[in-house]
Amino acid sequence: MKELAKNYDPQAFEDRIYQQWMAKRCFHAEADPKKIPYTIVIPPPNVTGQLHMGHALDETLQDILIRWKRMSGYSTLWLPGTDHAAIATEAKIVEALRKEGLTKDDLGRDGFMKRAWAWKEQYAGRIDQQLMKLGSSCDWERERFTMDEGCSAAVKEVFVKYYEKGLIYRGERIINWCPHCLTSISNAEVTYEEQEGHFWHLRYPFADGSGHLLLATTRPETLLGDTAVAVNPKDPRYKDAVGKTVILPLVGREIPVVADSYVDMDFGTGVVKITPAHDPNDFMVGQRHNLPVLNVMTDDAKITEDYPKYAGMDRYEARKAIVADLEAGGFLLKTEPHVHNVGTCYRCGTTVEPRVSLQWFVRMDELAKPAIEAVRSGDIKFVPERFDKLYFNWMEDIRDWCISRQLWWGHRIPAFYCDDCGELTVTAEDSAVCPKCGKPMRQDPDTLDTWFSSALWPFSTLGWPEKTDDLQYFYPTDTLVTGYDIITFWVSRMIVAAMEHTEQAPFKTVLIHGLVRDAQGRKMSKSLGNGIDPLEIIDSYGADALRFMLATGNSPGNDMRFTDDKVKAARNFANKLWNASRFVMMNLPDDFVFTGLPAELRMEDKWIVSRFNQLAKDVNDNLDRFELGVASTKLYDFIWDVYCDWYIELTKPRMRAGGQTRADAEQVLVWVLRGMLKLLHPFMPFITEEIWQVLTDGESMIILEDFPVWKDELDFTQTANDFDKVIAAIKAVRMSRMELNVPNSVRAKLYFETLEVDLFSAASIFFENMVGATELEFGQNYQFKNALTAVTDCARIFIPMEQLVDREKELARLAKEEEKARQEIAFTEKKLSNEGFCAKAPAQLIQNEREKLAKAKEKLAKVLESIAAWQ
RNA sequence: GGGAGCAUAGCUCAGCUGGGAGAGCAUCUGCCUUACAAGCAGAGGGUCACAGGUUCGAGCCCUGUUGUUCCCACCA
Repeated sequence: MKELAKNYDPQAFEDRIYQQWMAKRCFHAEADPKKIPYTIVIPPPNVTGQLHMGHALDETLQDILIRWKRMSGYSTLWLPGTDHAAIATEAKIVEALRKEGLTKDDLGRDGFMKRAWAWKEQYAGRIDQQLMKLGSSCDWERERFTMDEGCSAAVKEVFVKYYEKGLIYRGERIINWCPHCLTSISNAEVTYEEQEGHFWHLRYPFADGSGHLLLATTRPETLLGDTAVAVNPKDPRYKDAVGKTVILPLVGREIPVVADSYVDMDFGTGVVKITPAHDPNDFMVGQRHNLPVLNVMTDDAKITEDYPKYAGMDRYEARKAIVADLEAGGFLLKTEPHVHNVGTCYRCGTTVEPRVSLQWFVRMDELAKPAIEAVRSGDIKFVPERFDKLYFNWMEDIRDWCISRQLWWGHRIPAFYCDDCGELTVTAEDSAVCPKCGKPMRQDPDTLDTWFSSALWPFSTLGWPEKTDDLQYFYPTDTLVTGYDIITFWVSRMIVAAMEHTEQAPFKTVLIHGLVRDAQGRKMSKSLGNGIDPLEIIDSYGADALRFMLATGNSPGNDMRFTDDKVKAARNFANKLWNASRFVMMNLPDDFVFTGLPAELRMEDKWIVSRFNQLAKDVNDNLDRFELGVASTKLYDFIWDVYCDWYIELTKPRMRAGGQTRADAEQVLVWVLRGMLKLLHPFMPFITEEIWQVLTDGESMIILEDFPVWKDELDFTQTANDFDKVIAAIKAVRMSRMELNVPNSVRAKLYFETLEVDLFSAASIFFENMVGATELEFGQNYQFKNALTAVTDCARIFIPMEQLVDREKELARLAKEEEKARQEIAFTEKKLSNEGFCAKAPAQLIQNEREKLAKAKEKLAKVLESIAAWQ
């Protein structure tokens, strides 16, 4: 048999193991009619940058589920993500071009796209490498899609369908415009942050000279585009003003005073200037009153040529200039500081400029209804459940979705205009000819919001709208793993699209995880520079350690902090498993053949087998409920405490003894080890694969093994519980010796007072090897002076070692034990004497309490006897 | 303004449908016991934020309070 290397070194085998999986096409998904499909959808790694911790978490969680399902006999497939960072991608490409002294226009649209693809390719390789290092079981070869032809067809199909049903419209709306990215962005892409600003109190004189209106604004530069002043129709102060006109300061334009209920009478002076082109609320007021819309800014937020005095100034310069002019003209009454929320672009942080422009929208209210119903009816479940509230909040208050982006990198909108006759055609055909006049048409220059195509992911990647075999077999998918920050962006839109185009929910479960934060609890971000590269962690601790850390010690939906210590703990665990496996293997004879559990199991064998059986059941149950963290903790505890600290130690005397008992121990050691490796494989794929292959002499791969499940014939609960008494006794003896500082080298005879003579005599070998017993004797009413006493609830054990025992210490220790026992009795008696408890608690519980009380009383009696013996 | 989460050992967090509070790290005490010092055997350490309520019984359920984080909306 081969041997494991002396030291656990993940670098030594992780790459090799991954190559083996790839070579054997272990990740290859097949539509197999004999199997149940299990499909998982995960959010995309951002192809433009590097994999960050959030992606690592996505990958790890989904990969655990996939490996578990695959080993459990499912045909599994995952649908990897698209490049969802279209705006950022374009910005980076433009930046790269700028360094070469080029602009988008120099390359032209085709040249730009070509360039972008080349640029992306170089990063795609890196992402592959990163995912590979993580052990991701994605079948990249089969699943690599980003913006290829197949998905483009789906996008066009959907756009045209929506359009024909009247669900897509083109219209002038106020949208969020990012002057830096030079594109519109959707509501969801705007983040609000508090900024300190000012309130400028202005005076707008009436045109007829009968005084003036006072109002306040935070954005004086938009005054250029004012087309009205509004008051509340119920406001008595301004009853007479409505219908009059005021003169717009600096501009001199005469604008009307209108009455609109939008105005809050109690806020400020109750007068609002209306700038339909630069404020969403003003825009709505403007529509109600048929006010003209005057755009005063260019794409990059500079004042237009229409206002020569300020033309070319950016919005902040213009603000200064206009305030100065207002003051000079006597229109400025006062300035006061004011903190207000300002919308910023979530990609670049630039303050967005509300702006009127012609954009494409999806009408969401009707589309949202089936999507809401899909979650309400339980067809789709969020884990944890509470996130359905976030979903409902968003969906029930849904607004029309602005889907056009002024970018080149993306799916082009399949709308064509005829310059000749003005006809608009929406069609999936590429070179459309005007249906009216037969002239060639010009395609809309805009592209689609990246989430528009991402929304189709669960089925477009399977070949939809073609009725492919894959679609038939793998759709609808089972599980989506993603962070809660992406529910509104992506999850909701996937559900909407699926309900509309496939008439069924795209997945059954949405497993929501939290964000990975840094050690101080801050969000990892580029600007803070506190992001941690998963690859660096993998290089120092191994992918298994990182994966295990990400899966352990947190629960669905909750944020987690990333600390080195946690990874170290996971690495130590891997090391422990490595060494335990090494120990088992180095003790196996050269001609060892694994034959399975021996026919005759000793009690400690039954104990470990039974405990393992329970573990297999628990892990499956937990994974079924998406409690990955709980499952991994149980594996950790079993492997470390039960297998390594107890069972291996228990087998050492048998290994020394040789013969049949040794041969049996070898089989059980290996049987449990194999089972543990399989259970752990989804969490720590590399180390389990490496150990497995050495253990089986490279004859099989663990990734192809069956996942352990509960088996009735392995259930020895009774024997296992009995053996726990032995463990308790060993611990009690250890504790006594420990507290009195008896050196390990001092050995002594143990005298047992117990009803479980058979049990303990069968276990004598363990007392001899683990707590320095020379031999065991059983009897009643021992009268030792100066002996250590270890007491459990079913045995009193004397350890006579007069010369070593400190009477005071031992008495103090016994007093502590007495106190404990008395507390236990008091507590239990109180409970049992409670009439309500006895009347209403479940019978089993009452029975348990009675047994507990009896045991505690027994123990107290034994402790008291021991104390008496010292008097 | 609307909604949600969190508050448990010194630190980071588990604790499933209510039945005597757990882990890792840190601290302290012994151990190189031939797989592992990245280890072994032990110990100490908690009014489960606060105040009420429901219940025989509450870390868990209900109400309120405080602190904190986040999401959504946004008043010029």
